Amino acid sequence: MKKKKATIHDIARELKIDPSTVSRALSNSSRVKQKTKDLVDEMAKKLGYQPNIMASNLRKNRSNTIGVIVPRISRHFFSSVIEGIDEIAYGKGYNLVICQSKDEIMREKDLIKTLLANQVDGVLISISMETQSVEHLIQLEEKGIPMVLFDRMHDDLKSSKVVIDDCDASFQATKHLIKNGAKSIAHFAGPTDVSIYSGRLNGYRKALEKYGLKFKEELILTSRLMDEDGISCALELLNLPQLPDAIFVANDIAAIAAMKLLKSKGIRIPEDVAIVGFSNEPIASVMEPSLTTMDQPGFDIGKEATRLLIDYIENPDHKLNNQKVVIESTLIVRESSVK
Amino acid sequence: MKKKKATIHDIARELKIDPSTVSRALSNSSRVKQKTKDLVDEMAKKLGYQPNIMASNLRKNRSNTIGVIVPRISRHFFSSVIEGIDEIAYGKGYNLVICQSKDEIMREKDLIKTLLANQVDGVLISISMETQSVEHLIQLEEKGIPMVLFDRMHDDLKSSKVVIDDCDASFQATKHLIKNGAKSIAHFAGPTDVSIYSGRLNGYRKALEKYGLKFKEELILTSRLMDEDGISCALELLNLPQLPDAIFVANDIAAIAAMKLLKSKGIRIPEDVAIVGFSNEPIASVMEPSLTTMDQPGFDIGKEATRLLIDYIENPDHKLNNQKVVIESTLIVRESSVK
DNA sequence: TGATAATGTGCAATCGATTGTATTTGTATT
DNA sequence: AATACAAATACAATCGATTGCACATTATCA
Repeated sequence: MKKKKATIHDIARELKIDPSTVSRALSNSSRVKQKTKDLVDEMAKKLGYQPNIMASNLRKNRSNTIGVIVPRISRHFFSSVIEGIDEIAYGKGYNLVICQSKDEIMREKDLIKTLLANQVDGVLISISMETQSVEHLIQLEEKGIPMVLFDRMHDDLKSSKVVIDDCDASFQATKHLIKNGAKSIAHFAGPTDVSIYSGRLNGYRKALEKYGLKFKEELILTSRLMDEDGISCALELLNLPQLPDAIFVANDIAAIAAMKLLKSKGIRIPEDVAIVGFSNEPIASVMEPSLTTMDQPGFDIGKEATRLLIDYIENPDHKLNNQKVVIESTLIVRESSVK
Repeated sequence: MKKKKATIHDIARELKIDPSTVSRALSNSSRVKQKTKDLVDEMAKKLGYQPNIMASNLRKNRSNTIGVIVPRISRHFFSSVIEGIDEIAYGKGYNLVICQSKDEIMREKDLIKTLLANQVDGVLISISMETQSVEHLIQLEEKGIPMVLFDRMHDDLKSSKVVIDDCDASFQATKHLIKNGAKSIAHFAGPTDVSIYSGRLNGYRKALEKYGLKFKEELILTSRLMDEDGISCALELLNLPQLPDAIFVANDIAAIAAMKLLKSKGIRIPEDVAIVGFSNEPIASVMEPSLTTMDQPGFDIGKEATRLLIDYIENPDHKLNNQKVVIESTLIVRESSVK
């Protein structure tokens, strides 16, 4: 039933002119006279012509497509980043190929290959938690493919980066707990080989120092910060001789899981234990008590990263491929931390 | 700095053989002898060869790409659908081009055009709330482009559909409220020209009838079910001479907004007003009280829709392009509805 | 050894659009 | 009316991979 689509050759044949003229007419070249353009436009409409972008891209040796790799699409933070990306990319006429690494390094490598084969014009990526060696990304850089990293990154990579200042944000969060009377603050940390988590650990540490609290190794619990990790870390805390009076958790997911567990054990929040999370997931505001957390403005991060990338794609000579943009992030004070 | 990528011609030249042989070798054709294949593979690796999929696709007249259109990527339901889509598509070697209509009909039309120009092999779409005429989609069908609709749909379209049984689900939800003692149940409805919302209204109605409650026009409040709509609908309820003792809301977003407002006015949930939502957004479980809601298994819907689509893409002769798959959805009973 | 059948490679056209160069058509100038 | 010059269009190669068909090489058997 499928009629083959019309091509510029069909238009050309109908009008008894050359395909090249049709091509120029459609792209509104000054080398074609208005009358011909009108005829071509009319015939194009009549035949239901749709340009074949693949052919055009092949010839022009570009794809007009941006590859996006995130750990998980359904994580709220990442889906807001994607919305930000879409906002800019759509406006500039780029298509998006979106993939998820599921935090698996093998998959990430595979995706890079696919994106390469698809000739994407550039890549936006938040690297997976498992990623330690970034060989595959360095190769991308060496092939001269524009790339911008956001959120999670790696120092071996020279590409532009869009981040929030994790260290400073954590400093603020910890300071907030201290100002609200915390004397003994635990920290649920993420894998410390992931830049954002080492940054967060650092900020926590700095705040302790600055305000004269002792850093205690046993109050640092490291995990992958999933639901179940929040629970098990909270359980570990309960086993300590002395329960700390505050926790700074490196993401909301684990913070919420921990909060639920502690509540179920009869521990009051924030009275017994104050809690601050990180990311401002939508659930944070509806919890009871609502969760104090660092806002991580995904939408803005996505927009900024895309701006940088497209700028670099369109001006490859620019020396812009080596920027680090820090997006402001703010502490959202809610009930879980204020006694 | 960018070295031009290697092509099969480069490999051919190095080995002094014909590009066509290289092509066959790489695709492991039986017409090429093993020794040649080995040489080609080796040289391909040496030159860092990556196939140019655009060229291949142009020749083969397919794109190996599926276009996905959802209203909003960051809505949890849709991002889980996308995960389901990805799950299947990635396994079968398809790429995804994901776009959001933002519930705007103009944008939806525009996206369809772009997808067409990109020669997608098929389209997965949940149509926008604004969409009343589906001309643009009928055109797609007429061009013979495989399409599968999910969640939101339209009767004028003949393509396969993957849905939950909104009517039955709402019937269950309403029945649940009645069984828990509700005598007067309000319904926050979505735009009734959107199939899912008319279905939900219907199920609500049927349950009332079946269990002998009167259907009252003034208890039906129609809106777009955003945050602010939940609030304004709840306010409207408060203006009624008699507050209903239960509300069935056609989505969780509005349900939660309404719940917050009612709580702030001192109304107890579920004692004074029982509430049931729809969608099982992640926040529903962490609310206090937690929200009873219909689960809408996005992940499964995405998987099923993609299976159908790919099946149809790969066997266009099949008469499978006219199916309606109903995915089971279950009521998740939580605190907001049980007195 | 010569004829016949497999098996392995090369040639050339093709997918649809773009673009540098050549050619035709049209207009202006003297 | 002839020449010059500009405007409009045609020709042909190209992007990189695929594929039907022809050709060449090797193997097989009488």
